[in-house]
Amino acid sequence: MGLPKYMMIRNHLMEKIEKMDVDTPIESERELALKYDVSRMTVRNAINELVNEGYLYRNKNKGTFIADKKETLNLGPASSSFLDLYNNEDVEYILIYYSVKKLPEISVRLDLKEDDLILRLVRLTKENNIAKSVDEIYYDYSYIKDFDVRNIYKLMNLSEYAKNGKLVQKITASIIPDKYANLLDIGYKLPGLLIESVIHQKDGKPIIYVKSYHSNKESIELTL
Amino acid sequence: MGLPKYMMIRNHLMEKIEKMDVDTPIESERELALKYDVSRMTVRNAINELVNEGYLYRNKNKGTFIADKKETLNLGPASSSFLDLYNNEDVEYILIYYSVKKLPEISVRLDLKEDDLILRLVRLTKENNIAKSVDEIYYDYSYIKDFDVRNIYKLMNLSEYAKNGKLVQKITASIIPDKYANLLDIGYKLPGLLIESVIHQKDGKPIIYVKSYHSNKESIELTL
DNA sequence: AAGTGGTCTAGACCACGCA
DNA sequence: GCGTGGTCTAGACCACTTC
Repeated sequence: MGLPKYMMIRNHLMEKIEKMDVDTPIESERELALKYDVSRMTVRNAINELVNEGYLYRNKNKGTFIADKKETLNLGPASSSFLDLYNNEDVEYILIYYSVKKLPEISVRLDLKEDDLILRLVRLTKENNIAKSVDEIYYDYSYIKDFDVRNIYKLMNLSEYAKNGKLVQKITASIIPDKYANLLDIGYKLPGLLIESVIHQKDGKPIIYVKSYHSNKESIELTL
Repeated sequence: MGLPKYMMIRNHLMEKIEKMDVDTPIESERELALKYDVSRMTVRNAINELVNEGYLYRNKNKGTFIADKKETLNLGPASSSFLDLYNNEDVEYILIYYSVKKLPEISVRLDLKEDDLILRLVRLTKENNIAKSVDEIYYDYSYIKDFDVRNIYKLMNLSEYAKNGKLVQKITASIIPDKYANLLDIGYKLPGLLIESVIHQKDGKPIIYVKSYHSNKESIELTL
């Protein structure tokens, strides 16, 4: 079975609005309902999603307009962390690089000795085929003794570890490193969010350290 | 004119669910529709708001349940410091500028008409005599009819408003505007965090919009 | 089989903005 | 006076879970 109607409309709208300028109006709800041959409520459902995600904003009695922030990550209750917080099915992780070696500057974060081995993964995270972040993931190598190159894709999925332990995250602004700018499809020397995360076991031992560079098309939203 | 029906239902639900335990189900949408004598779609509207705000979560074919809000409330002190939510004695606010005028680009945020008056305060926030952030604070002027210049310092304290309502924050990276660089005692063109906040009344009406530029000596820490 | 949330319809009236 | 989004109705069918 295919997507529900409102999702298809949502996606059609998304393609359009990406090409449009900020503050220009989209077609009215009634026009869209006619165009797609659905009821107005279905159009509203589609638009509601885009409004909640920050792509559009409504202006009563006037219309619906392109928002100035193209990307908004909604840190709702469902997503317990900034890691893997994309609700969408269309999230894709692309392995850029990996190695196993000593990384003294990282071992501090993982409460290891300088001589301990660390597995380093660098992945590109895409959602709906749009580059969202580059994530450097550092594992305590002894924690994954049975490591196997063929299983490396399993290691890119952090949500299970985060679910079963404690997560501490630090958010700072940072100029995106040049080496990642191309991957993120942005220019050089632009600001972005650097989210550093440490995933601990329940006993408190840190296992994974993540440095995640988010392009500034993104933002994080909290509701308190 | 009173609140719309779905808002009243939303508020009724809110009162109830605050007393309920996490993961317990609320009444079904059909039951609530009967109870409040409205259509099911109206109930869904009310529930949708609470789901989007993180108070409830839906479970298909099962029901709607109380969410665990603690995760998103469990923010570190740094993130809330600019909202005066924590009691550091050594926080100091310095008024840089204020005006009352029409600000069309802000009125959208406060759900006001373009012609409505807005009070704009710009303050420098220091902690332990170190500049932390420059905050642009926008008030719906009609909300503070009894405004008096002599009371302007009271308006710089946002904690009471935030405590009594809902707070939505959006975090992005931004180059700190040159006009604020000197105040923050940093160089030009450096990245920092831009935290946009909207403080709502309990009924959902937005009252205050804040743009807060944090020098990158700051960071936000979360424990989940 | 009964109940749930997810989606959808084809209308309706309202308050407001604008020309 | 017309178009807009905001709200609302009274149904409907679906896929799924639970009993």
